[in-house]
Amino acid sequence: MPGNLLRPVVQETTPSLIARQLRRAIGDGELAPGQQLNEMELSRSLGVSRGPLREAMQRLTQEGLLLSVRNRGVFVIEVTDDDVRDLYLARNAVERAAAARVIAGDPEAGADRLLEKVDEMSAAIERGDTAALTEADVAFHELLVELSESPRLIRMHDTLMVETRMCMTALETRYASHSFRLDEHREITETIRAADEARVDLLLLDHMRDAVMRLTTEDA
Amino acid sequence: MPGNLLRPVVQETTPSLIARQLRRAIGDGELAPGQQLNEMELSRSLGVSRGPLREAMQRLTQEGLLLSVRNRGVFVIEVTDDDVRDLYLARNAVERAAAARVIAGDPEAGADRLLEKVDEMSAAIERGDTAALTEADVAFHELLVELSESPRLIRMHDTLMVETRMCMTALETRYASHSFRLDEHREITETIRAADEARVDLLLLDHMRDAVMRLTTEDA
DNA sequence: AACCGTTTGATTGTCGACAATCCTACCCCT
DNA sequence: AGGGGTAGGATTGTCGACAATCAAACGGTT
Repeated sequence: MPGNLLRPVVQETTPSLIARQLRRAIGDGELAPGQQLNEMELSRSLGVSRGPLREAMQRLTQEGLLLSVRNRGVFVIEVTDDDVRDLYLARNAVERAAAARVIAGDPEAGADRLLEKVDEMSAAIERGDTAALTEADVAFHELLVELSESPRLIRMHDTLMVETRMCMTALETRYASHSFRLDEHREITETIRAADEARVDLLLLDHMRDAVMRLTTEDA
Repeated sequence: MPGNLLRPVVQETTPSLIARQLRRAIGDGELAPGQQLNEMELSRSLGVSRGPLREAMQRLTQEGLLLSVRNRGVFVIEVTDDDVRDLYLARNAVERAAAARVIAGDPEAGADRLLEKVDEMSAAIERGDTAALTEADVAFHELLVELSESPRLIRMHDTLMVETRMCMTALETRYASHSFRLDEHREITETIRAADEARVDLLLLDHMRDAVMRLTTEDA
């Protein structure tokens, strides 16, 4: 037997692939909030039948990304200010728990990897590449949760991040000026390295509060 | 206009209804862990075609309750000890955040309503009705998260609770002796009333740790 | 007897078509 | 002109059938 390095063949199902495509399209704003998803049209452009497409859409409906209205179709959700606040409340719950896990595990190794993402952000800022900056920002938080090695936290967080990305894309102009957030990310990373859980909680809360302020018109 | 009490007519989609049925069946153990879901057979007994059923199953797959293997079918997940630990880790993340929201809102009113559930548990114990006790236990935690009024926390928690219920059902014998948990619930409630967030965090963590100990064979 | 290749049965994956429903635009009536 | 009703078009909801794939049983060979 040639080593156990070869992973089991996990043939992904078609609805899974379609769902991922749709998630990306929603996150990138190709499918605008409120827009209806025409099944026939979408299925043609994806090269599949309506069956698998509908199954994929059901997944996104379950995630809360699509809104299904009987006999009318499915629509991309529109995020209100309340939604943004709730979104970041949920993200905070997940990321806080993830950070605690990292601290309980190997905070040094975790901090090193997080620092890579911070460097990416820094490089993006120097290039003036706001798209790359947003990507690195998202990547930082995704990595933080991945480091927790908790399947459920990761799954919940993935869902929330698609919504986050959607908001960032929709309000890119207002969100562009977040160069100073670099310091926040770096401080979070170093506080994780120092295994100071209580302080990480505070920093994450502030971090999220800032984002909400930037993404909402009125503040509550 | 005869008052705005009449809620908008929200006709639920068929896959939604089927998904709920399946969730209940999984939570109650009617569909055993590891069991394959035969599409033709299930669709017949549900009185629908395979299409809507497949759409419903995709939802549960997204929730992590079903495991889909291409060209082989979908199976009810089997929860390992690691899964139980991860499940309660995720639940703790959500319920902790929910408790914080309740404290930030109206802790008095919240505690009153939670106390009702504690009383239900107490009554169930006196009757020796373990099934009702489990139900009240679950209802307590569901109410706690509902009181947060956070759609996303509620949605994530619902998913986690189906898994929890599944575990409780599968290991009912081992889980039956949780009469002493009554005090834990009551203490959590009163600490919420006192708005002592830090202490609620600790109590919830202990509460979850106890449950994990009871639901797993080996401890890590 | 053990092993490999083949066949068979069953199940899933996909598709196209029909029925039900809804929105829009038009027409008629007041 | 405004309002209500109706016909038309389009989209979704549902179903049945065919193709693709897999697991297990069978048979042949060494």
